[in-house]
Amino acid sequence: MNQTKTSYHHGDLRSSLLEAATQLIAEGGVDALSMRKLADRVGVSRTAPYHHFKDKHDLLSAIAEDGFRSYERALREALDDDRAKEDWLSCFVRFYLNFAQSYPETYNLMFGHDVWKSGQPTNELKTQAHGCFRKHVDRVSQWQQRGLIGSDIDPLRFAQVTWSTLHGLSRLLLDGIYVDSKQLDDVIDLSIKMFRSVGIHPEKTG
Amino acid sequence: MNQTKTSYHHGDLRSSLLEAATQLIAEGGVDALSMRKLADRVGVSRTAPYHHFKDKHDLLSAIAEDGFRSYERALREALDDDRAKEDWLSCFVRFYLNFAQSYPETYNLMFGHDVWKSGQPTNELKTQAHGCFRKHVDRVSQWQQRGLIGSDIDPLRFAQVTWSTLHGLSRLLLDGIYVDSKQLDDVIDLSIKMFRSVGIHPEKTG
DNA sequence: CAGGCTGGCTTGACGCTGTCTAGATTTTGT
DNA sequence: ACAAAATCTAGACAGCGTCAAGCCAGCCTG
Repeated sequence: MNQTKTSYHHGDLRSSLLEAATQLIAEGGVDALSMRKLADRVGVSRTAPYHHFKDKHDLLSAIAEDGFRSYERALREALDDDRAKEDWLSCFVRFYLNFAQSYPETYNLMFGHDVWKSGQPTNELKTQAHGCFRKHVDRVSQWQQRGLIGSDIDPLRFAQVTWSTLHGLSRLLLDGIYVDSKQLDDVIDLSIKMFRSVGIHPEKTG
Repeated sequence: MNQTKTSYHHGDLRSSLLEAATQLIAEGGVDALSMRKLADRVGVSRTAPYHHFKDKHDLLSAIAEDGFRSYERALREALDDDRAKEDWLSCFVRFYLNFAQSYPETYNLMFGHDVWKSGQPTNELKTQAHGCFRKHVDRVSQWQQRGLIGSDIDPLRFAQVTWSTLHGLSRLLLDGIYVDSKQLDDVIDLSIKMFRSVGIHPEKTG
């Protein structure tokens, strides 16, 4: 409605929808996004979006995809920083939590039930999401090769555990359960300490 | 509808609603629960539930509350087991993940956005949830007093980090992201190793 | 240039949702 | 016995996702 509509055909509806939807979600969470409101904001009829996205789930998946893309891009930038060369793990942890807190609604969507549940997640979404994780595993491997983590640790497992901790912490933080943002620095410190300590002093197995 | 309705007043509607709602959620997730279907299943009019619960959010919160109660009860039982005396941490970790996987929909609700977001969580819910966490902190403290964890670790921080890891792992597992149930045992092992290693071999601080 | 095909968009409709309002009915307290 | 409170019902409203049918514009072929 706010666009001066010149032609019957919009011309670039798909990306306009993605943009407006992302904005709506950023404003009021995923619940604030309805297909009808979205269409209205873009200045198009109720069912027009269905010619570009199979259904709402498909739209949300596409937005989550973008989330993974910008996550990876921002992470790469953060790791280019000078500090990252010296203290990779700390930088990563802080980046991750900062990302989750800076774009809470995007984060909710990326790892949320809305997009992963029921039926199956989109193939494109799975690709993007697993790409991010695979890169994380690769970075753990590199880190390990530099001797910063014990060689007896499986990089994949380490990657899974660290991601679990960060994801869980992000969720508790965003939902306001058990951990407050005022305590975040301390919790981060202990997490990092924990990540470091494992594999460095291997206790006797069994 | 399936109840032989004898009187105009149901008599025990509130608990009937909770029971039926819990069942509906267990069957098909929280999305499968609608106030109307619920009322119908209990054999009562659409708006009857609103005399016992302020709104849907209130109902869901009450169910989540019950979830926390049965979590704590089951945990107490599990920790009464003989093995728990020797290997507290391992038992707790395994119990937690087993609980999340056995009652996925309940777990989703307990720690889900549906119940914690927007406005505020119910006071009763907050009480129950924080009670569970406080007991976890207490157990960490006891565990620490027995010398099983370094005295330089803050029990609260340790509790927060462990819960983060377990919560994150549960979420990734339930949503099918990054960690598969076939890998669970290995991931659990590394998590426990990590929990143990921190605070036992404190590295130089600063 | 004519004609039709194809992709983009719209209108109408359906069934579902949460919940407000007003009224009916039953139980309870005096 | 009567009033008040608790409980339940019926009706209505606005909003939702999405299906089916039709309208419109531009491209491709003849």
